[in-house]
Amino acid sequence: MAASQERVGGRARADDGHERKDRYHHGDLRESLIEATEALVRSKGAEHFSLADACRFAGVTTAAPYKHFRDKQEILEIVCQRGFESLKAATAAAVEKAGAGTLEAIQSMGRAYLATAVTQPNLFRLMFGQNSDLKTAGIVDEAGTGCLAYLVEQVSLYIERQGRAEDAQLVALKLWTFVHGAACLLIDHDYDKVAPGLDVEALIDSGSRDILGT
Amino acid sequence: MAASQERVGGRARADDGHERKDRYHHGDLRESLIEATEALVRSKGAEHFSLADACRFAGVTTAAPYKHFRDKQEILEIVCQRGFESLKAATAAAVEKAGAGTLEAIQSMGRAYLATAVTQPNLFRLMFGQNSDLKTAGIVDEAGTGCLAYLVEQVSLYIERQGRAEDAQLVALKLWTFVHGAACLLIDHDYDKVAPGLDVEALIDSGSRDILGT
DNA sequence: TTGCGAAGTCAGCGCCGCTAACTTATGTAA
DNA sequence: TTACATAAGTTAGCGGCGCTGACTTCGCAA
Repeated sequence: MAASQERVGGRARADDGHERKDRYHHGDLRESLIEATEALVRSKGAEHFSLADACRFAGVTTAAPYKHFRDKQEILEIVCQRGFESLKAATAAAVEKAGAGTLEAIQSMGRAYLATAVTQPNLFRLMFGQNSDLKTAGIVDEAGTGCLAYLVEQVSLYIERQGRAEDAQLVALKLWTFVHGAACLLIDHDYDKVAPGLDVEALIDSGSRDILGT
Repeated sequence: MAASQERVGGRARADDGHERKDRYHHGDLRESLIEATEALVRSKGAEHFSLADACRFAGVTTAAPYKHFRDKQEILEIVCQRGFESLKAATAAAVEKAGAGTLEAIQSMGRAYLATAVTQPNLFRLMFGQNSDLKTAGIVDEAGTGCLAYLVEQVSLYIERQGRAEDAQLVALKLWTFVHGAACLLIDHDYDKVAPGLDVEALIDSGSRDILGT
């Protein structure tokens, strides 16, 4: 075994992050491929992702993935699922910190939503839209529903506490719609076409106030 | 020449819409391929579109497109460009009918925007997001900018005529953001996860009123 | 120790994007 | 009218990809 290489979690891994091929069995190829897929999707976008690339990254032949996954689609589904879980975790953390039902919690959630879109636009595109086959998959639908329902619930909670006459869920959906639209137009650079240098944060704050009626 | 076939625009065309291969030269392969691409993208989505399919549809070999287009990407760019031009034409028609600067014009534009998304979701996804390479192309950027700038201008026009203190462009951008978000969440079936059976029209009307302050 | 099953490899199929070299048809100029 | 230049097709083929079936290696449990 070369000195430039270490064992991590039972598998051989070289310093550059690529897997080494000195043992016949990999150790945890399934997880390695998922991680490689996520990394490649984030950096190149799902439309430029090839399973063969992930295999090269993991140091196995292109036939190996099929011992762990049905097809290419299944790996993308798992990455998508984790994206929703991660988004839910991020928003839940924001809510916990600010206190459920507070305005600060709602604003933090919005920022977390936008941050996900901005820092990982390719993952965000995978989760929302793009490939409609993905969203019909069971695990993706479940994780997505869990995540989005949480968002809407939390916003509804705040609005109910304000004791407004309006339907709380409707307001929550409008807020989500607005923030989502801003996230899409921002990462797709559509604002640049019409209003270069636009302060999107300010736009969102203003729109949110309109919808919340504050 | 078989009786079941007619010549349209100088090219041989069979009754089923597929091109016939009885003459060496096609007539207008360039246009045929663009139309085939648009039809296939609309029906199957850009991620399932193959140039080879378009070739089969047009009745030529897979090498033929390269006499007319740089690569597969260029055809998609043209389809995308036409999508923006079509959207602009639809909104312009709506404005013309209702009268520029009126509330009715703004509402019609919103409906036209949404109708494009709902009736041609795959084309809408091609135009907004998905493949970031497309939008950097010159012709797409130009058509997109022209279309979106028109939208924002028209909304701004209405708001200015209302004589409101608020920045007209900001309000226009908020309105666009909201309608765009609704269009995305609707065609990607994300509303279904959280609020099945939601009346999206009502949601948009309500949100628009919030933003316009009416 | 052995043998079975999980997890790899290898070889290969069909589809795709794209190219080089060749062929056919068409419009133009002598 | 004919000769030719060239636009617009075809054929053959390369490399990459997703995926499969048959084979091999290895770890674990009896």
